[in-house]
Formats: sequence, C-alpha cells, structure tokens
Amino acid sequence: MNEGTPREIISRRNRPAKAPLSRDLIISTALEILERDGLSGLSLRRVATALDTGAASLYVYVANLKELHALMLDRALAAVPVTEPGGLPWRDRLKAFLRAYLHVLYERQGLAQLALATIASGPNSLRLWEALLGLLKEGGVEDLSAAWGVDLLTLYVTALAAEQSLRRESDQGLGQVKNALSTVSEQQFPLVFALKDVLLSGGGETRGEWALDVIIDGLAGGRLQPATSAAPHPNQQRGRGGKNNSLPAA
Amino acid sequence: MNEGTPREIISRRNRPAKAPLSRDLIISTALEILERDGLSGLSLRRVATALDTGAASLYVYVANLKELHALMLDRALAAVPVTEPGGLPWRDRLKAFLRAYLHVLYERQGLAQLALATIASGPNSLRLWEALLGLLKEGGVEDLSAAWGVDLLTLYVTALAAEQSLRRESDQGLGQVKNALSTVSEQQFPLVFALKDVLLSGGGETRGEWALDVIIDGLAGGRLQPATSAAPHPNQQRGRGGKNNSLPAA
DNA sequence: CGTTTGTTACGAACGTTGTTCTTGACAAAC
DNA sequence: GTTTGTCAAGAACAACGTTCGTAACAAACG
Repeated sequence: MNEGTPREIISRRNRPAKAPLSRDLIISTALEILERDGLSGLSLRRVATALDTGAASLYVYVANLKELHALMLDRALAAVPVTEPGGLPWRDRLKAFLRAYLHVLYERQGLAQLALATIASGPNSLRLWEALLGLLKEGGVEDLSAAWGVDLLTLYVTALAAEQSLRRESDQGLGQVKNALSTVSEQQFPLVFALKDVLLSGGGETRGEWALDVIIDGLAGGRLQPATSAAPHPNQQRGRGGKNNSLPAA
Repeated sequence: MNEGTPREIISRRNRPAKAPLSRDLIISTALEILERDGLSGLSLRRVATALDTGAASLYVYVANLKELHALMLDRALAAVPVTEPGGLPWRDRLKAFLRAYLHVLYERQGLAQLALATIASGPNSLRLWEALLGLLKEGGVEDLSAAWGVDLLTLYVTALAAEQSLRRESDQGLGQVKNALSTVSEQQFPLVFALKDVLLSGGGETRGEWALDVIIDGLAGGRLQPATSAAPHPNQQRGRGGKNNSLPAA
C-alpha cells in the first residue's frame, strides 16, 4: 500500500513513440473498442493489443475486468449534462435530463448493456443522483419517494437503452420477436393478435418519451407515501385519481 | 430439415441407467445448475457434465448457448400464474400478477440476469403478454398505451429483479454502493448526503411494491395518448391528478 | 442375414477468454 | 556501483463456446 506517497504517474522512462500506460489511457482505449466492436467484442486482451502491450500489463492499473467495466461506465456518464437550461418548469428539465441520460447510453454501442450489468457507484453516478434528487424535490416529491425514484428512473432508463440497443442488432433481436408475433393464432392469444402491430411500433425516441412521461406522472401525481415499516398494510389501497385517498385500513 | 417426419425422441438404444438425452432434460438440468451456481456458474460444459456426457452432445438438441438461455427463460416463466383469483378489482389483480412475475424472477438465482440479457419471445412470454394486455384493457387503458405498457412493465420488473438479485451477492453489490455513499461529502452532494440512508432503505419486497404502484399510477391515471407522430408538441403538459382525463385524440 | 442409411453420442481439438506467475528492464535512491 | 521499487510483458493455466470427425447403434432394405 503506497499511502502517504502522492505518486505521480508521469512516465519514468522516456519512451519515444509509445505513450506510457495509465488508468485513464486504458479506460479511453477500452471505450473506443466498446464503441467499435460492442460489448461482446471487448476483452482485456483486445485492450492490451490496442495499447501494444500484453494483457498482464493492465493488471497494474486495473484490478479486474469488472472494475474496468465500472470505470468505463463512470467515465462515459461524464457526458451527461446536469446544468439546467434555465427557467423551464421542473418537469421539462427532468425530462430533458433523462433524455440526455438515455441518449448517452444509447449512443455508444454496448454501453447500455454494460451499464445494466454493472453497479454504478462512481463519482459521476453520484453527480447524476444529486441532480435527479434536486429535480424531484423541486417538483414537490417527498424525500422517500425522491430517493427511491432516483433508483427507479435510472434503472428504467438503463434498461430501456439496453433493450433498444439490443434491437439494433436487428436480425436476432427484433426479428425473433417479430417472427413469434407473426405466428400467433387469434384464438389462443386474441389480444396479442389484435395488437401485434402496435406492440412493435414506436421505435427509437417516441417510445422512450412516452415511458418517461408515464413514470414521471406516477411519481409526481400520486404523491406516494411508501410504507416505512417493514410490513406494510396488505390492503392499503393508495388512492388514485384524487378520490378516496383516505381509506380506513381494512 | 426433417419436415414431414414427426420424429419421436424415444431412446433408440436401451441404455440401462442413463436417461436418454433430450431438449427438455437439458433445459431442466441447466435450470438446476443456474439455481445452484448462478448465471456465471452456468456453462454448456457444466450442463454436459451433469448429464454425464460431453459438451458436443448438447448441440444436437440446442443450437447455441443463447438458444439454451432463451429456452430456459421460457421454461421458467411457465411458473408465473395467470389465472385471476376472483372478483378483485383489476388494479389488485394486475399488482398480484406483477408480484408473481417478480417473485419468479427473484426466486431463482441468476434467472433475472438471464432474463435481462435474453429477448423473450417464447410461448410462455406470449401467454404473459396476453394476460397483461387483458388486465390493462380491463382498467381502461387504451390500446397503444396498453401495448407499450406491456413492454414497460415487463422490462422494469425484469430489471428490478436483476438489480435486487445483484444485491444479494452482497459484498460486491450493495457494499460498493454503501461505501461510495458513506464517503460522500456534504458540500459536494448535499442532497445525496442528506438522503444517503433513505437511498439504501427498503430492500426486498417494499421497494418493488412501491415501484409497481408508481408505474401503474402513471399508466392508469394519465390516460396517456402517446403521440403517433414523430414530433409531439414540446409544451403539451399532460394533465395530472385525475382532472381532464378525456383529452381529444391528438 | 448382410448392407446401407440416418441419427445420436462424444472425445479431440481450435481459438478465446480472464487471471496469475515470473522474469526482465529501467529510474531513482543510497 | 549497488540496491530498491515499480512497470512491462511473455508464459502458462484453467475454463469457455463451438466444430470436426468418428464410433455406436436402430431401423430400413436387399
């Protein structure tokens, strides 16, 4: 453990053309490979080859492939802006933020799938959490709902990006579902049969917009009071639509 | 392709103790291994070893590891019941259904992570889609919202189960976030600092219940009319709180 | 009964993967 | 000039998915 020694990672030997290895360089190179070849094309050995070195050399700067994944995710999340664009209402700002989040995940091939498999807890994740909490509290969402809402929103945005990312590799992803839907018999699954075209519609932006609206509606409108006790009332039917908000506990 | 020949997969040679290989047997064995060792512990070779055979033998019945994953997922989803328990209101039935769905995914170790990485289009998925569509339409959700809502609900339930499943491998999952949260400075991220305990609270059932309520609220209350055109109004502030439920179709 | 045919089982092998061990090279400190 | 600490990187290991070739066997055919 080198504690107390604030080591600089400057190149100690003067290599002529080859840049010295560093954590940042490894992360950048890995992100380039991820963007070019997708998540399945990313491996430690490929990163090492791109850096013109051996795979073992990377283990000085990165403990694990998992740790590299986490570092890559946090680095990529730096591209999500949190500065609010001005005097827009909180709901529009929240949607803009989530849209930007979704966009960053959707932009880089394989990043969303990486985000799903990685628990994000780096400094950039904290920055996004802070921004989300601020927006939710600004909208009048109470503390507990805001805290859990952060998790709900980030989790769903990530999952949505990953799903749409899977669909882009179209032949296996969308084609398989399309095939299954086209062979559905009306008698067995009448609703699926009737809506099979609608089920596949709305690719790309439209669907994400709609979904974000749904969740924000649920978060903002319900003014939810999650049960703080471990065992909530089983029949606590939280009121919807403004009516019967105060049911006596059954 | 052997079309027209309805081949029976009965054992052709009379093996004394060893059961004959079959697709179903492979799937069952794979699910057992998944439950015991998790997704990372599942491999074709392990399945083959458990079946007392070589890995190459499985390729007669299963084209791919990916295909085996899809088959496993569909088999596991057969455990989700769709029969409604009686005269309960649709909202309770929907929640019960989703709870059961979540439970099945959460029960088997690694199944949720498998579900996230696999595009489900087997017969059992169709069965669940049909049930979900029925429940949503019963609640007055219109066609387009219902169709997209099926995707939203299943995607989120899967992601939620996977997240909580990741947390069960506690030392890496939850501990990492807990660590990051404990070292947050109040000045840099005041909101995260203030809510750091709440952010981690509500493990297991409570959080899932709350999240399902939020989404159903958003789906049912908004009476959403997703924009069918590519460019919806930017300032269309859809009504909340039970008022103006009957928007004219845009 | 002998031969052919089609299918299943499975060892062997190939190319990758993540990770560790070990050796060698080099700059700085003594 | 020698020692020390750090980084680079080749070699090796175990495990992976997948393919190839071959042996075993039931059924069909002569």
